[in-house]
Amino acid sequence: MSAASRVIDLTNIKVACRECSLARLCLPMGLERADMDRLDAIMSRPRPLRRGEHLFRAGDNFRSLFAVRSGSLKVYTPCQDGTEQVLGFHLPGELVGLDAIEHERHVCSAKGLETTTVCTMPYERLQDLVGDIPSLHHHFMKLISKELARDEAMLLLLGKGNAEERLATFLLSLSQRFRERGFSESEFNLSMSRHDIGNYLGLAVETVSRMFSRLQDEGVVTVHRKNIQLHDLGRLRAMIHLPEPGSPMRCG
Amino acid sequence: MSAASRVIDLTNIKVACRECSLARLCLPMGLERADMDRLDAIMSRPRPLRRGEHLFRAGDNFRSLFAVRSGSLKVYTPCQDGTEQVLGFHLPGELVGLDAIEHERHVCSAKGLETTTVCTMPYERLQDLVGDIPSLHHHFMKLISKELARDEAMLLLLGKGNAEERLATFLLSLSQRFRERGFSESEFNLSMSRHDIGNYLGLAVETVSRMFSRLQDEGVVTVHRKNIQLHDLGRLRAMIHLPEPGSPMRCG
DNA sequence: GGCGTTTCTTGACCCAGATCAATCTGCGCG
DNA sequence: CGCGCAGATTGATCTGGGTCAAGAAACGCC
Repeated sequence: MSAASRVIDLTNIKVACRECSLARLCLPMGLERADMDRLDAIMSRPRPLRRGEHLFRAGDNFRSLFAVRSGSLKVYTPCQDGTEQVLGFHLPGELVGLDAIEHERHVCSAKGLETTTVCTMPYERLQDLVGDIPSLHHHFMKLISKELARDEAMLLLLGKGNAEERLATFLLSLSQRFRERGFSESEFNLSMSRHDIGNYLGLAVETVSRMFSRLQDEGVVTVHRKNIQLHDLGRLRAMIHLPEPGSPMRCG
Repeated sequence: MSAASRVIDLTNIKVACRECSLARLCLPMGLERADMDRLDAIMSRPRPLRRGEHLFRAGDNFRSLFAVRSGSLKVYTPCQDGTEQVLGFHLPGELVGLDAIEHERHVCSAKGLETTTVCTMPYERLQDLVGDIPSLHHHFMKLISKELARDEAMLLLLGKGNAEERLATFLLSLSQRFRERGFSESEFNLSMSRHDIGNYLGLAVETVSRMFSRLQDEGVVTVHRKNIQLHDLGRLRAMIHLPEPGSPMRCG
């Protein structure tokens, strides 16, 4: 019950940015009160997405960026043969849709992994605001840059990491992101299926399962279905032989 | 001799953006003459990088973004054990350094694969300009978004593609980028080593070599060291079973 | 609360591509 | 012009993780 339900509790926060517990991670980070209200004014907060419901699909016109407010999203590229490639999972406070700016059309799809709420920011109006508020501009650039660095760390992981390193890195990334959001770094619930995890990490479902079992046999984690307990973050980190303990997925 | 030397010829272009043959691909794309001159005014154009020389290294302070003017760059993450993970190759007109904005520090290294010239744009001053010139802002966002989409396409390739698909996609990406720059799409020189290609594509050098040989046996390409001739782009495209013929690396 | 469906786990086997090893090629340089 | 060497190719062998197949555990959902 832990993480998933605790995350869902965030649905009950006041909607305004300045009341939002995520403001320090999200786009309004570091804004003056007045500027935060201006940002707030262009945002809309549509009804929650149900599990499996799409926020947008590849090919949709691009109108808005989204920030996850509660719950979690899966972003993926649908392939013609009905399969998909999972590109990432997004937790509260994270921005989604940046890759659509180029073609003014979404190049991937995003769906809720559980009941999920988002803040919708019309891109045109956001751009006006960004042009007007230097600190917003600066912070917006940082968030995009972070996204780039995250993808690059992922390229490193897929290019060099073996199955164990991939799963360990994945768990540590979630752990850190939950911690940043005020949740336990050592126990949480996975909102995504084993299939999604494997897809994301370039592994077969069976391999994900086997790696979970192995980590459990070694006493590093306890896994029961969606529930994960990390007993030894240090040992988990030691499994990874890739650079940079720094950013989210930046290994180490 | 073809692509490499022809690319180097670009060194002789007039330095100002408005005289630059790459302007239509690069940051000044679509700017009014006057705005282009303003952008021009903040740029500096340092002496050419020699082959193997670094533009920046992971850990360096972030001051400027760079646009490749001629030649080519390899961007990579250095690993503690002396190995590296190649994250991309950059051709003239492409922006480098965007992933450093977040931490105000470069997270990867960039070195010249051949004699290479760049335009240097101090980030602070660029930000001022971007805030002032909406069309520059818009275009800058598009370039960043494109970079994100490129990384995502790469995640797809590494997550789902086999060795043949990876190499075919790589060749087609280069082909398209050379074409966009006014060079032959069917014959060019690779400025990077087999080792770099393998590293980038998550393959062993030997596998890259074998795939080149196989493609050659099948009559799809002729490979002689750095020189590549693509005899049948259609057949090369048909080898790829991943989504989206759209953007650079977006397969298909 | 039983039943069908989906998700996960585990075992057995196999293969694409890694690794190891040997040779070849072309280039830089004295 | 020949020597040395890094990079590239090719062959032989090995293996991590994919694939296939069979249960087991949860989760709706009547």
